Amino acid sequence: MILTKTSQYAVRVLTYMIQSDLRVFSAHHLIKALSIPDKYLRQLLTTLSKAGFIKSIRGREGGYVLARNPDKIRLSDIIEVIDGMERYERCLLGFPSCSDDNPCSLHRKWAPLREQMLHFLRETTLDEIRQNDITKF
Amino acid sequence: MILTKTSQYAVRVLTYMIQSDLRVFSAHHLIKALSIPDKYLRQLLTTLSKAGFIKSIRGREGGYVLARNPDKIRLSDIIEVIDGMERYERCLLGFPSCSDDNPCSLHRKWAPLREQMLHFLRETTLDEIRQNDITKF
DNA sequence: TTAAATTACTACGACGGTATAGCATATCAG
DNA sequence: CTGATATGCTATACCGTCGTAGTAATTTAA
Ligand code: FES
Ligand code: FES
Repeated sequence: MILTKTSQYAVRVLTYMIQSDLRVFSAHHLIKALSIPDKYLRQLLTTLSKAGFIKSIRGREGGYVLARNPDKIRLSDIIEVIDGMERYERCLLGFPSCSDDNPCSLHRKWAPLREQMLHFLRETTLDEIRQNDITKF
Repeated sequence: MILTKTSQYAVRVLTYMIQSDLRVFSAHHLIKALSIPDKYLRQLLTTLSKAGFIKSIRGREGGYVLARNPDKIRLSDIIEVIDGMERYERCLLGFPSCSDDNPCSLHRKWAPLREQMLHFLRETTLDEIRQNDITKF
């Protein structure tokens, strides 16, 4: 898997919230809507809340609301919080350094491709995703 | 990490063998040359041997020799044996199916990029790597 | 006021990738 | 032959990701 399951869940939750007309989402609602394991998603929601992507409202009639402007949230922002982006930036063969000056045998062909991938992760925003009008969550 | 450590080790071992003038490599030699954990590399060499990339010669003066024509070994062949390629072919968000007809919200932007990445893994051969003349292992 | 609805915290278990250790097996130089 | 030099096999431990479970804390509708 390119992304960990947790990152996949995180992206799915946020894209779901962003494209819905609702404002407040309970954990229960999200679990049902997205078919993500109950307790696992609850933990993740707390993480996303602490990271500032969503805001939690405790108590009866509580839930979660989006906290940041959707066009400001990039895929890489989400991944950074969950897994860290570092793993996607390193040498493909695992060497400690990676640069044009000290390349491994795959660097020449791989580095440009990796740049495209990183560009995709860093420049794709949730707002852009919403415009796809896709309802698969 | 895009590749697992085991796959990284496998590629490094084979690229090392292919660019050297030696014919037979003992596990001991490879462990020293590549700084890969002793027992772990030994296991991996057995795996690579069973998979047909190298041939093992047991007993005194034994070791491993390349078994297949270098220009026939692709990165994806190696990865397939170690981890399986499936993880690189699936939906980025983890949905069971992935196609233009049933896309997730990231499919449109991601799919073409993934194709490039798969093309890189499937079309890059060890022989091509050797021509880079890079001695970082 | 109280009970229901809701999020927060923490500990535990399952699983796969990574790494280590010991013993068994094979071959050949001498 | 025999000892030294190799590879082969299997069990175990560690760690991070994934998933489950129970309990505490918070808020508000009724
Ligand atoms: S040095 Fe290996 S990918 Fe850059
Ligand atoms: S459906 Fe998700 S990447 Fe193709």
